[in-house]
Amino acid sequence: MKEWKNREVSARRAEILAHAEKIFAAKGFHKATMAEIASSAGFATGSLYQLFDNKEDLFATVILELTDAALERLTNAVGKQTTASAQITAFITELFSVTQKNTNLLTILMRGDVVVASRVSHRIRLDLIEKTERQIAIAEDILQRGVSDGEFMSGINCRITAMSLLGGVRFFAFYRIITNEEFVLTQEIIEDFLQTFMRGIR
Amino acid sequence: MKEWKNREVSARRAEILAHAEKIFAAKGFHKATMAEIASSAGFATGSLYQLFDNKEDLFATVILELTDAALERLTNAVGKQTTASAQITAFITELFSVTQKNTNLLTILMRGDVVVASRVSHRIRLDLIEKTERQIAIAEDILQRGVSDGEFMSGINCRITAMSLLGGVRFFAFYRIITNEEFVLTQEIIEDFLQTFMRGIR
Amino acid sequence: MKEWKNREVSARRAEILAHAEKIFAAKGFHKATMAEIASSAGFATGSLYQLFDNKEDLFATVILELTDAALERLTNAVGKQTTASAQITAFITELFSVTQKNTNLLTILMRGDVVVASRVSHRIRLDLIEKTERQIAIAEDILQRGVSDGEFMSGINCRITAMSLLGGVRFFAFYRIITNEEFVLTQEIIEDFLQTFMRGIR
Amino acid sequence: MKEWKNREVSARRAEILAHAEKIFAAKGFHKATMAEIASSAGFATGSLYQLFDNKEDLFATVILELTDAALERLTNAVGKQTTASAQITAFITELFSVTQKNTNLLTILMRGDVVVASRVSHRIRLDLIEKTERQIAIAEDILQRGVSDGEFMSGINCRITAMSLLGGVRFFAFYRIITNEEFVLTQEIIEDFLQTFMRGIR
DNA sequence: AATGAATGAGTATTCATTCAT
DNA sequence: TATGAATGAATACTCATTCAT
Repeated sequence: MKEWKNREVSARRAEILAHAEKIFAAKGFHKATMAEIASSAGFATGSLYQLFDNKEDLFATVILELTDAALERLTNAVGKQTTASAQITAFITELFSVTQKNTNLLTILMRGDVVVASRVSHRIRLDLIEKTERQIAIAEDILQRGVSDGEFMSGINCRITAMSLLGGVRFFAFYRIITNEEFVLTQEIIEDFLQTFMRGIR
Repeated sequence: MKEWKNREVSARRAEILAHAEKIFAAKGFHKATMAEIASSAGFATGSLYQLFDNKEDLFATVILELTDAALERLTNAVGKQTTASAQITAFITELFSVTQKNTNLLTILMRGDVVVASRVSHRIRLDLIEKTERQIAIAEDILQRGVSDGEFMSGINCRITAMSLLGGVRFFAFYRIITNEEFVLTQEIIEDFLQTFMRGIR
Repeated sequence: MKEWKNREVSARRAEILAHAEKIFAAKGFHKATMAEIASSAGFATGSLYQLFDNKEDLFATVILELTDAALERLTNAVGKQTTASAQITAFITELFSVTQKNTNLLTILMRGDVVVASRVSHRIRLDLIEKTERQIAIAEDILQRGVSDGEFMSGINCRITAMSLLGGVRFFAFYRIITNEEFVLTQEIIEDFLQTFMRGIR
Repeated sequence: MKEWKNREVSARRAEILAHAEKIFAAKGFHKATMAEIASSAGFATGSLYQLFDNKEDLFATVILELTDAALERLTNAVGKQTTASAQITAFITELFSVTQKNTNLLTILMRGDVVVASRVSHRIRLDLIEKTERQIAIAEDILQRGVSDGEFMSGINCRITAMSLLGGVRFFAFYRIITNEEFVLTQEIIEDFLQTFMRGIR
């Protein structure tokens, strides 16, 4: 019985988070109302407060769970490869894939209301920094190993390169969002992107 | 007299925009109040409405003027060079410089409230797209010319490379902001960044 | 079995009332929540509604039972004495004692939310009037008998004197509550109080 | 011009306080709404917040101003007399008068919401204690002087007697409120009250 | 009988905008 | 033109009460 109830709660939670994600993405933190999120998820306003402390907590939870999932997917994708080349390719490919599929998250993050403080958004900000650091670290580690193994040029600044890679991929996601998803990411683009990083332009 | 009045108005306008920039950057669009901006600039609340239609208009104007100035600086920097290599170096160097000096603008943009619609923010968005497109175009043109001149590798996808470059630089700015400007951009980092793009990693 | 059930119900009721008393005294009617009272008493929220119609009913019951007990103690104390002097002394002494021991009740009453109407609080109010009248009546009766017996000065207005006495004692209780119980009622104070009433000040 | 504006603000303030007093007395702190007070005073809701920080501040101000006025009247009444007897009579007479005319204040105080803390109500509470202390002090001083002058019996506990007096008078006010003002305070009652204190009952 | 999750009505407060002076 | 007082719409959050289990 308890198990059933827990499943219920868990489903309720997921339901609310899914609807909150859509509405926060569509309207931003401020214009999204608790009443709208609740009714969209099929609950009364008060019910949201049984699972989340307040609006900011709900907002933070949406972001945290999505960034967690993204980071996990990246880690898994990289883990399936062995050589540094294959890993960096897998990393970038998966990063492109993740950003493509997480339009809501990206929109939420780009809308902001996240960067600056206040009790809860401070938590979001720290999480974003941490998740970003971990993404950088994944790429940096691969590059470092690639250099050790002789796969990559010695002398490259692994951290700077890792950050450049991340920034590049994120920019395509940003560009896609601001152009209302008119920009479509093809396999070809990903390959060209990889090639640029691999061979350089000169 | 008219001239004098215009100069007066113009000074008032600039004054207000400067204070609005700081406050929007510090608090974000929603938490910044018209009353605070007005008093900070030494005016009465109502006076803001003589120069700007409403809060969103003021916000949009702040962004537009800053992005205009940034674009102009980029164009100038590139114009002073002749070879594609020198131009792309100048472009990236200046882009780093601009993002370093425009912490307010970056913070405003990252806070968001910009990405999505409503009468005025639509205008902001269109401007952002246009300015981004023009930045891409500048880099793309340089690259294209570099390929034609034989300075750059033939076969590279100039547009994708231009976007990657832009994304890379912007990421360093993003990273600097979220880490509360603890991350400092050195000349060395810029050089490593350039090197990565020039030589590739392999 | 019925008897057992009744005992059960009765115990439950007393338990809830005791916890409600504490919480109402500590937080006042409005800030005390049914959930808090329930959990404090070890029940589920819904269970309170099996014994009390609603929050106001619970509140009223707390007050009524406490004022009943106080009145009973007063009556008993007076009944043990025979002369008017001894009775009025016993009355005042017991009244001081009752107010000392019923800090919760006094706090509840002083916090108010009691004086004015609405279905249930009307009931509380009527009860307060009645209990006050009966306290006045007890003192008045003693005084009257004292006058008849020649123990007390003829010509005194027994009702007014009774009310003055009650007011005096209640003020000490009020004073003790508002000063956070820093004011301590000693035997000496009680004696001085009695003396003032007995001999007058002139 | 400034003077005129100030007069305006002052009038506005007084207007709001007068209406707030009535409504707080009629409904209590919690059931009185800011919207009701504002519209009753002929203003928009937001206007209340230009003169008062919040609802509690408005509430506290109502109480403070009324208790201030009451204390001033008491001081004045006593100041007009010279002998201790005349002063104590004036004090009690004025105290009865003040409580008669301040039904709203008394109702507000009796409803409570005042006794216990929270940022602002703490301020109210401290004020109530102070005002009570000062009322006690006025009576105590008179009694003390009366004893020194030989007008009053030596050996009386002046402070306890002062408190008894205050409690007595306040009780009549309390009684009047709870009986819906059916109880009318006549000159005769006041005289009987005074007599009891002067001569004692024995 | 007991539970406690779900409900949704009710309200203080903020702040962009207006307009009389 | 400049002012800043007045406006009033808009919304998060609480908690008494209900009722399916």
